Amino acid sequence: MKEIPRKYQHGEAEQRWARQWEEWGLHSWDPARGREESFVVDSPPPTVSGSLHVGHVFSYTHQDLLVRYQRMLGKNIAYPMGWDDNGLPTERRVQNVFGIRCNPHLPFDPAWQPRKAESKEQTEVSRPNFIQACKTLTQEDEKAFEDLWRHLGLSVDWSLAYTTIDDHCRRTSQFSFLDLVAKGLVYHAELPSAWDTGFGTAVAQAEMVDREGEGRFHDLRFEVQGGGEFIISTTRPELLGACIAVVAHPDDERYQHLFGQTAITPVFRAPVPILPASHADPEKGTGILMVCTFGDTADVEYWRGSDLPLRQLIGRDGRMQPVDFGAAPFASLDPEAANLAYARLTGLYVKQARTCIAELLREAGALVGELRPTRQFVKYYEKGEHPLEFVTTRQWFVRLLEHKEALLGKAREVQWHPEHMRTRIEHWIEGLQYDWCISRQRFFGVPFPVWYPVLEDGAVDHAHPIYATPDMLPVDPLSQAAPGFDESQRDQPGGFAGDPDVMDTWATSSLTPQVVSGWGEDPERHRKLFPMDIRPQSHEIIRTWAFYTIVKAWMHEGTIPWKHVVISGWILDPDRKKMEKSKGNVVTPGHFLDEYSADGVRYWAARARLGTDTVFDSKLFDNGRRLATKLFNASRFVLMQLDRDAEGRDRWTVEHVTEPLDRALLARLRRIVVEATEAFERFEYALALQAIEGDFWEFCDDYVELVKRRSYEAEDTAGRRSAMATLYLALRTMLRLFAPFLPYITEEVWSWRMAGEGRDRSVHTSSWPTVDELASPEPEQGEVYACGVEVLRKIRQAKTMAQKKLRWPVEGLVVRGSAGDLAALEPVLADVLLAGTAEGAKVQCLEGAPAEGDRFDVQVTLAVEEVVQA
RNA sequence: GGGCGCGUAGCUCAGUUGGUUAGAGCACUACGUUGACAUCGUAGGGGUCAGCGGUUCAAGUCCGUUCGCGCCCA
Repeated sequence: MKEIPRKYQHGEAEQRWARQWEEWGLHSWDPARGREESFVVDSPPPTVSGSLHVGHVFSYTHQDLLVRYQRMLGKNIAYPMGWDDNGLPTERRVQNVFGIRCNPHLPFDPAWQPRKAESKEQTEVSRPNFIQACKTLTQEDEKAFEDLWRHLGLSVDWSLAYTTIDDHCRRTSQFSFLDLVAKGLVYHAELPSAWDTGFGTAVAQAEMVDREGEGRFHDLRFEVQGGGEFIISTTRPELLGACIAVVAHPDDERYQHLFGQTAITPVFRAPVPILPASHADPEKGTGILMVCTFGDTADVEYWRGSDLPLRQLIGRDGRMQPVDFGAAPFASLDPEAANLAYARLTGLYVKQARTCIAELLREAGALVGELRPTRQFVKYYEKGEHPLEFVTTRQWFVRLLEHKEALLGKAREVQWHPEHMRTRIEHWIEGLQYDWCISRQRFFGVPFPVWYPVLEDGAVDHAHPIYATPDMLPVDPLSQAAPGFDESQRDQPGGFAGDPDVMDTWATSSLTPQVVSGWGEDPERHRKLFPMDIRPQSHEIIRTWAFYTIVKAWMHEGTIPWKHVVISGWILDPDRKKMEKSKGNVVTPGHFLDEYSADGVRYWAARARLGTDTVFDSKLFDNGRRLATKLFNASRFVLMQLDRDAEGRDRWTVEHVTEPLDRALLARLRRIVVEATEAFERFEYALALQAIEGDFWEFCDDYVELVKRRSYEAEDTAGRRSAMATLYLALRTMLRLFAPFLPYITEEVWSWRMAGEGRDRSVHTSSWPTVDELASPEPEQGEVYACGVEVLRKIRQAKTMAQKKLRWPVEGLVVRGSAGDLAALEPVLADVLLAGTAEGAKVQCLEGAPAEGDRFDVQVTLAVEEVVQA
């Protein structure tokens, strides 16, 4: 029999158990078992190049709580972990750490090795070398995350781990793309797309954010052909050359007479139609505005629904590109003057061009009055520094707009916890304005499995893409030849060219369930893992991760990807701001685990209700650590008493629970089991914890104190056996209730005396407590527990008020209460007197009415003359 | 501007379909080392449940409205 240690050293114990669980394979998913016995988690792959902070610990603990509960129900758990390596964050970090920049035109250098940069200078490396550096760095980052997850006690099956850039994920993502091509759900086209000029890539609607900034209204004088003029207020005068129309609200009386006429733009002298448009706000500026290609999303929308020409001024690098006025589509009544003016703008960045055009307008006498400052919201790429421009480029799109209704239906089929989070996705889907742009002009990502023929004149024939076949996947069209060609024909007339772009991160991340389930590769495994049970995630990525995953599951198989989405809140700093690297307010978690124990940190995370943000407070870690210590000590007491019982554990069963007080405790335990179970079934782990914890402290303060003396008895009486059995059952129940929250301390205690064969080897595979195993008749005397506790507390109170220690003997006790309460007190009175060191006291029980809210008035006469009324 | 959520003790938060005297932890105060526990225990003080109005026998809870905060979308 293991010796019960005197002190709990969490550092040593947590390391030991983490190793032991790994050795036992406790968290392994068993592919042989059926779908109905499984519980499958679609866990979020963290961006490994991001900074690890306590917010991660917070949300990942939440999923583990649910997983551990389900495991104790006997479910076959599939709990994978992925690492998100894709995309810009990684590229940016690699550039900084190694001081390199990707130049796709350089050849691969096999001798090159990534080395940590010492200066800020960047050297250029080839695309394969750049990707090599990305892999080196992400592996390091993944290690840091995995070490933390293991210490935190996440019960992940590490054999199911994946990285979003590995062969399997690339294959799955490309397979998904080809499936969408086959179903006609994806297209590529030259369309105006939101473009980040800093990064030189397209971005999707979900990645755009509004930022408030300073703008300045410029009042521009436009002529009307055949006489007349009007003023347009704009904050983007540099787009004047891209003006294709002038619009006002159809009901705006001021401009009725102009509709159908032609306006002449200042400086460039371009004739443009004056048209009614409902998006023009009569309240804003002068109520009449320019439509340019493209100033904002309204322009894009209006242009799409019209036959107006496309006049692209801003290039991919954010500079004004050369154009020729007088030649289509850049009409002008005075091409010479227009070109002369535009020559001063060519090559300037947008902001410089704005200043320059103001001068040109001023010179032309078309700028009215002074510039007027204004606050305005401008769209940015969430990771970008420059305002987004709409640039016409060739991109791949997934069709969303024509499927809004179907997607809404699927979003509603999923159950959201908390429920109100569902409205977030409903609003997002209803408000969609664009199809999903899935191509990015980056290097480290999943390539499109596509090539294009190169015509005899050297032009790339985008109209006839050559798609990879599924057996080729994963494929890199930039290093592998298109089917039917060989490498020597790359970029040659009559040959082929690979698609140079990579997929958006979400194109891969939207497939995490399919990546884990082996979709398209292993149908049987897929059936056992898909759709999954839960998707735990935080609320800010509902419109991205949750949404795109729902899109893919519907498009590929017409189903939902999971039954439940369980939302975690954020960690806020003391100013109630979200903890984020860019805000510089992140707190790293590692030392908290060492200082307060993983159990302590998990306790902190577990206290937060679903979807609710939590202010960071390291004091709460200490609450968890103290709870673990208390559990350790209480267990020590119970097990030390049990060790004195020579007969052993076959006597510690419900049949031996005969005392009314003990039966009342079992009744309490049954209630708590029901409450905790119901909470867990609703994914409300925080409410379960609250109920369990509250009951546990009362168990220690009251019940243990009440039966202590009875359990000390030297003789083997029925009363002692009843106490022993109850203590054993209570501890066995408490340990299992706490196990999802405090996996280490509960396993430690379990291992002393409770561990057995099979599932009982570990508390984490033992069965979740049920009311059946605690079945015992309720005491017929009534509220014996509450009555006993109240008198005991009043005895303690009397001693405290008299400033005596708790062992101070009591000489006399007068208890006044109703006949019913006195009857309920009677069977526990002996325990109460022992616990109150009042065994020799003269006791009087009187019928009468106690103070309101109380069951009893208790008059305590302490030894030596003191009488205290409580 | 539209939507969602929040406002309860000095701090962080619970509070079920309306139902005893609104709870917990931290912090604070006093006492106490008893054979699980001083990394502790026992007890105590502390609240106009954001404001106003309504429904009801009864409102922290339901309805309306105002104020403040956060998030999402324009």
